Amino acid sequence: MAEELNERSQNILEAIVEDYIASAEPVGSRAISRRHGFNLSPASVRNVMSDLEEMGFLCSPHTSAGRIPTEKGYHYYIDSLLQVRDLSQEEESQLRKNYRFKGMKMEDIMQEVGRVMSGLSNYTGLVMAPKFASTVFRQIEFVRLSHGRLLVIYVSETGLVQNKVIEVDADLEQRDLEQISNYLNHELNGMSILAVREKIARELKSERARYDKLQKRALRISSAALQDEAEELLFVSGTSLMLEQPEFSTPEQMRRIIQTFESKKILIDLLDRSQNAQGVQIFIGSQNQDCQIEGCSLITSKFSSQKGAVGTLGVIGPVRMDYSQVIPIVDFTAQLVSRILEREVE
Amino acid sequence: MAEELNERSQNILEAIVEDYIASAEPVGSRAISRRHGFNLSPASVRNVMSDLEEMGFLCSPHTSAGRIPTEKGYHYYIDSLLQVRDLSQEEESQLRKNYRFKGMKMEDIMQEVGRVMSGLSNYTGLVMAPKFASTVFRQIEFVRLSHGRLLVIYVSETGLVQNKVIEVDADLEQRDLEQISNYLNHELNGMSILAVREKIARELKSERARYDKLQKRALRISSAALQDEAEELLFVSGTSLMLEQPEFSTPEQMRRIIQTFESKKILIDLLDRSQNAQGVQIFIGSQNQDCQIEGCSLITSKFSSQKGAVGTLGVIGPVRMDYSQVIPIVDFTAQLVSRILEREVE
DNA sequence: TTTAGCACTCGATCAGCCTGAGTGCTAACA
DNA sequence: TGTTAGCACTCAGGCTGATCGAGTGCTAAA
Repeated sequence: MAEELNERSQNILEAIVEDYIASAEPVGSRAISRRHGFNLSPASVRNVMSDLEEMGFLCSPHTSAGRIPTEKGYHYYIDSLLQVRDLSQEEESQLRKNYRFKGMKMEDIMQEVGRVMSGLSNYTGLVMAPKFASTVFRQIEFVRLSHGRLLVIYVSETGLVQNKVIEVDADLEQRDLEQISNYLNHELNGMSILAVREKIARELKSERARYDKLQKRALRISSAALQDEAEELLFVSGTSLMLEQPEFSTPEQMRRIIQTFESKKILIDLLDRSQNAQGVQIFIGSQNQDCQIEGCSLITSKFSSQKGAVGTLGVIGPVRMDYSQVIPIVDFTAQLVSRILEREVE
Repeated sequence: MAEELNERSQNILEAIVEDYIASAEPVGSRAISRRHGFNLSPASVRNVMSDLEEMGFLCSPHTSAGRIPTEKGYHYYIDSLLQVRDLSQEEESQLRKNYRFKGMKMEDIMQEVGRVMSGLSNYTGLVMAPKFASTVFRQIEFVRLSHGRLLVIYVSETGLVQNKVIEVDADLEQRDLEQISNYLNHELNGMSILAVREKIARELKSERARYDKLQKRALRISSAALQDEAEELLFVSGTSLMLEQPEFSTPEQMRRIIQTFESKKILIDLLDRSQNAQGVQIFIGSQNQDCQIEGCSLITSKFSSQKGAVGTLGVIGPVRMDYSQVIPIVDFTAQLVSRILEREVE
């Protein structure tokens, strides 16, 4: 990948990638010469293109068509040629204006963030909410639903709310439940869920649990309530925009895309992968091994609060995607959401 | 619509509708004569078909194709010819087996119900949860999120849980909030949301609110908390099954379908319409005025608890839908969900 | 009243042709 | 030595016409 290109080759590669992004049509030597000039005749451009094809940056779908970038070509373009402009003041404020988070709860915010990203980029927006297990305990409340059935309301430090129904053997009055929640809220406040789980397991075995009935009950219930469900919250916005892309215009491809988006599993796996790295990540085409999303590129960034809740958001579109437009959008949005998570705690 | 058909015509119409439902191809006289016999030659069948076309039950896409049912044809078929078999014991128990509702909260149940209906029918499942305003108050709890921001947890009599964030001017401690929720839970228990709203409005104007600080605060907050958001909860399952149908196999149609399903608005309107009638309702083709879902039929039924929460569920598919299969599924599922709502209160 | 027969219609399929866009190569040019 | 004009070549896409087959409508005979 350490190949060097001279300036002319770079210019032409850049022009081809950009033209192709704009038109989705193979780009010919003539068009380059005409539209971009470089003071080169089509024939000269052809020579350069031939070299670029030789080196694997371009390929042609058939003899008499123009050239299109290979994945290697996209990589080179993104790594070496693309300058990602920051959003201008104006753009930023316009982006900000799109959001109305006042009085929204976590889920709504995630949904809205996806919608706005999708709307601005004209591709499909993805937002994966922080996983339950990555959150920090703030508060737990119980509501008795019926004999032995409890509704658990868990609120994390960042304001993520999770409801869950659990079944308990004893029938508890609301007053018992209040006692229990008071106890838990006092004991567990500010701990990470992982630490909470450890603590519960430890204390359940301890001496004290034997005679302290309240504590024992509380531990039992909270153990059930805070069990991981591995439930992933993924919000997908603008699915239909994917179907507008000419590369997914055949019925089979449309079906494949919709099926993939519907099951969510594959998308979640993809987003999971980018939780480790910092900043904006770009997955181009076959880097996403999964053949289900062949021809797609993914631009993601994780967002997080100091306290540890970590989620991922991003945009998915065809490999022929307007990277220069999408990258700053994803970047900015991730920062914005992180800030929102912070402010929630205040 | 009060037209009478003799038995032979009925038989042939029925055969055509069923063959067309099975194959999605225009049905010819030859095929009818061969597959269904009736001891009639193709020529005789042709004569009958010609009459049926004259009367508007059939039409042919072009001269040398077979016939397909018109909407009028479907109506006649459903009203007069179709006998909806009840589910057999076995089928019912198999259907029941598909559901695992233990420990699921309302939203999950709705989602699951849609999934199972879709899976059994091979069409797209729709479930619209009971509207907030149609529920009966059981319990409200508050969680302080940050300065002036409260999380409201509302639980209806049927176990519908709704979270909402509200902003209040005063900064309230958790202890104040408990006082308030105790007060509200005591005062409002068992009332319909509509009645609750009236009561709040009335009492806010009353004498007592002037000097009872707690009450005033409670009323103010609950007023904000129980405001209608007109938020419709619609669950769509098996979108991609729609794309498998040959009638929606062109890119344009696929896009239209996906866009329609994505925005949800149109579907919600459709489901809303069937909330008034009892039992299973069938909307065929252009009965759904909306041209967005041209070529679709909808089979719905509302479900409800004694206490008043009302939702709607159904299946949407092409007009050429297997009505005899789908109708009992929708019927049974609606009853099942109604029973689940009842049991929730116990 | 039913049916066999026949002419007719029309979509679908396929081969053949043409066109235009684009390439690669070569030779001439600066 | 790098650039360019010219030319032969390739190939997808669009158009055309022939053929095929499924199905109809009509008529006349059973």
